[in-house]
Amino acid sequence: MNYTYGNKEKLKSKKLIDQLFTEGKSVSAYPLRLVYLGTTFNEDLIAKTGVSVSKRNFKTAVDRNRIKRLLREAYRLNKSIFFNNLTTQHAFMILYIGKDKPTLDVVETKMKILFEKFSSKISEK
RNA sequence: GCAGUAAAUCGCCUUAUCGCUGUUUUGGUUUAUUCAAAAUGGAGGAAAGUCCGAACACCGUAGUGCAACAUAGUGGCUAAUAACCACCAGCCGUGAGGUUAGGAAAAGUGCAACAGAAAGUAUGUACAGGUCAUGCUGUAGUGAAACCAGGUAAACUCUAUGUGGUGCAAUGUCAUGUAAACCAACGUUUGAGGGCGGCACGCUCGAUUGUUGGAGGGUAGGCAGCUAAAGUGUAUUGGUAACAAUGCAUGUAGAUAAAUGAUAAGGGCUUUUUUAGCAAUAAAAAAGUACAGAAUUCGGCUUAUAGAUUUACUUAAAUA
Repeated sequence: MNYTYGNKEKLKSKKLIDQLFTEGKSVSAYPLRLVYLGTTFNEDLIAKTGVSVSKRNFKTAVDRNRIKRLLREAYRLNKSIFFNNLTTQHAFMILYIGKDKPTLDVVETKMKILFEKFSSKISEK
């Protein structure tokens, strides 16, 4: 299975991010929130994903970096499960909206719940 | 020894699994590019605050005066500074040392607790003297000071010196687009209007123009800038020192919604408790292991910081 999370899979385009936040929909499983948008891009990928932590809740850069790394790690290890049924291209942004520093265990379980919610919402349509 | 002063240094380590990113090489596909493999590099003493000073870049006629701001003992050092070093002076400490907002009070203005009638365009009381008359004069009393001066410039002020502005989201370039494009209105050669972002003088552009509005396009994509740095380490020489010169060695992050990690196991270190022991110490358990993340680059300053180490020095009182 593929556990990589390379440069191409990261959401980097400022335009796309702006579009994501203005037009995208969201689901949440506290302390996580997922903003998603069906879109298309040139590369042969299912998803482009970014992570973000509010500066308001975590003042020092060290804490924010730590949480973002945990989010990326959880995404990297579990993404193959998430996208089994997904066929169209999507852009994702995972936000951490909690106020306490998490552990990897918590982040992983919450992220699984989060993507289950997401896929059920997608399949409703 | 305890206690204290100053300076300097370090600021977790190892292994395994799975990952991120720069560079180089090889291979495949190729205009570019992209993919795979291998090798190798990948956060700090403060990377932080952005408080000073520079490099570098652009704007600019950056010239004079005013304003504004900054600095303020003497000498030195430096690319430069308000930093740094040495010395003098004041103050604090028993001392090692620390600290200073250390130019000017007869240019002017302001300010001053308590006491006191009054601290200044003042004059009460008592006594004495004097006058045509009057706080006109003296003494007593309050106070550091009673009209004569003095203090205060982390009060205005004055003096001397210095300062053009904006900051790598600078700036250049490639791609896209293409445009000094188009439409309308207004203005003007005894010159409309604009630029020099504090003000004035002054300078300067000015019909292939200026302003306003419309419509339309663009709006942080790539590359360069970007990391060889007034670099780092070390030795010698000169200097009280900051620092300088010379020799030798070394080549050390470049991300951009922003890499430098995640998890597990083990080991250090510190503290506490328990057990054994006269003690040094040993064993076990638990807890802790800080502050904090490069963003153009340097030199300082300031602030945060668990814990550890080294060197030099001090000792009034109290204990041994």
